Amino acid sequence: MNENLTIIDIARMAGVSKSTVSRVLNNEPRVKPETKEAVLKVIEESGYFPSEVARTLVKSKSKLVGLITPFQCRSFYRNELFRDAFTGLTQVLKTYDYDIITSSGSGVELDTIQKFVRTYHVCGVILLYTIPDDPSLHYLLENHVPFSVIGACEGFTGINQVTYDYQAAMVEIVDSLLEQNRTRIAFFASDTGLSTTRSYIEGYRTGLERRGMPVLEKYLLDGMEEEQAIYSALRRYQHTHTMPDAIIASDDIICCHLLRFCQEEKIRIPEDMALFSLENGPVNEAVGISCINLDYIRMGNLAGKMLIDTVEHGQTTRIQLNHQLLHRRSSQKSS
Amino acid sequence: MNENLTIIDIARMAGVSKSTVSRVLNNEPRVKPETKEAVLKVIEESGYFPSEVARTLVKSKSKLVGLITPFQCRSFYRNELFRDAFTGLTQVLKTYDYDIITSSGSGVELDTIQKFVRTYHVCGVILLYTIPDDPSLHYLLENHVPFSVIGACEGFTGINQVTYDYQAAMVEIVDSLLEQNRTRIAFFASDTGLSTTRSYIEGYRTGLERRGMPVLEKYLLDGMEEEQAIYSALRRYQHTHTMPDAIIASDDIICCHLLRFCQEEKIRIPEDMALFSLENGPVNEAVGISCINLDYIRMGNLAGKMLIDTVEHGQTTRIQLNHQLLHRRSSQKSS
DNA sequence: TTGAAAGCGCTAACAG
DNA sequence: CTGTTAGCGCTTTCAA
Repeated sequence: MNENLTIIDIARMAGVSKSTVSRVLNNEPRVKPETKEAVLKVIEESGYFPSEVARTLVKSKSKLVGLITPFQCRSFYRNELFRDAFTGLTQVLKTYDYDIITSSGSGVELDTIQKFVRTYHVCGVILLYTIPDDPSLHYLLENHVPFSVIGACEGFTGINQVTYDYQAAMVEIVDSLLEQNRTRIAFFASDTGLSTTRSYIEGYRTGLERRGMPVLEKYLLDGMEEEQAIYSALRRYQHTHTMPDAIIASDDIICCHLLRFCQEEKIRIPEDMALFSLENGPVNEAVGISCINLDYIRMGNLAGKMLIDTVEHGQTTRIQLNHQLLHRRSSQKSS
Repeated sequence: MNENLTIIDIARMAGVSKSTVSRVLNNEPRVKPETKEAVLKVIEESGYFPSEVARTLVKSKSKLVGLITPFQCRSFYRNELFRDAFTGLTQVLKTYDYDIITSSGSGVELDTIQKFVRTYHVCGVILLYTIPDDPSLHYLLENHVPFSVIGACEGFTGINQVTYDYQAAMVEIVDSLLEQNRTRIAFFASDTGLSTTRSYIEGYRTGLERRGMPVLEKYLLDGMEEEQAIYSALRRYQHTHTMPDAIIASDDIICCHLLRFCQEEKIRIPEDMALFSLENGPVNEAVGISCINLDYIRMGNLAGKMLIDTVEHGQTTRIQLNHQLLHRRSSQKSS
């Protein structure tokens, strides 16, 4: 009920010292059961909430997990990874009584991380993406800040990571497309700087080269999170009569645009064009788009659990989940 | 560079007292320019970060905005509102140097809010949904905690709110459907307890009754965020030969399921069935689903700005944005 | 098993 | 314009 109760108020009301109250709050063993009960009763009845802020100040470690999200990049928030990983993370953190802080950053991830660590004393950090040899990771490692990476992570080992074998998955996709005698397979990627995307690209190359197919620049495109980029690429193909007969898209939104373009231009799916999404959003099933069944919610769950394990027990884990291709209408055999 | 610098270290390095450092940190006017510059230089060079935690403790007010998200409700995180409002909020908070804390709650929103307020001393709260006479709002009001509501909010006035006229929008949708001589118009709602949904329902009723059409229970369904609920409703219609000739869906995911069902069952859109989504996600445009053009990013922006205005200047604002119907293929005239 | 006292890093009077 | 001092609410030695 009451407003700004402090540990001292509780101590007074229970007739003990604030140290004792602190002890029961922290569930320390060296408290007489009866005392503990009495204190607990007072806490219960008074509606007292201990200040996480004060606790953080003295321990210089909070129960906040920093979630790094990019600066000024709408497309990121629109993809499945963000919301599903967020959901998974939220679920598991709730269980362990941690909370999430997301910062609105200043353009550079490292700044955000430093802010998390130095000004908010986060107990750990979750990274939804990394770049090769990521400076953020070096910072976290040097400063012994626990963290978990979701997705590929070039250049680091012995860290918390939950990932898929993106490269292998991509090879399988390319293979399945080649088996249908598709010869102009494009990859509309959305951020080729990220390690995860690089893995996909590696798989794309490998898949093609293994079958003796050339890797053409015009079919391996970056920056396709921009609507404009998609349509201008498509127009270019039209003008040069080099329209792909299969497109692999980094995310579902790109797929939606492709779908729309094909409808307008009377390009039949899958006869004239196969579509494959690297995300598994709700659209795909409804509209029959083939994709990989990456479980981002699970990744969020696991990444959160790993982080807590590091924070509380110093453990480090790496998990590689198994992927699976979901072949749907959009990538059926055309001829 | 260095690790755990405090204000005292900076004071020593700059040859002043920590109060002075504090003053330049808080940009107080009463500091000699040269002193200020010297201190700033030391801060810059040392890589010092002031502790937001300590500051919060003494001011009992942080620069954290609490974002309430529901407990164990995946569908929520999957809808457009969450990610777009989050994006918009993030954008504006960045500008004013605030951050977001999201809590993983304990099942009841009020608990989460109390935790925000009492243990983290958030400077304000953003609500993405409310129920009529919401206890959370009463708590916030009573405790003078600044907050902004996104969406409808029954039972409260004089609060920060950014909303649309959901009821009017729904009337327009129903009208446009009736004009096409659709006579079995269903509304697949996703959470009829929320004020926003209630506004829509109000509009649904009004729209039908105005034209002398009955409001049938079987066509006004709740809980449709569950995939199962959607399909069982649809099956029921089939068995009783009462399949609607128009369905208005609370969100895009419901729409996707409807789309899928119609494809499988050879129900033609829009000939046999019109579809209208109450969200404006990326799918709609691609697949040609009619919808309202609600701008959730803008709502997030505005709600954040309002909150900051309240926190910093005690202002209160209510904004009702203008909606617009986006008529696409899924709701074209059938006959 | 408990209490007293000393901080954690910062802000905010109050003097000077 | 600047320094001194007293806390903010909590944890954590150290004694008792």
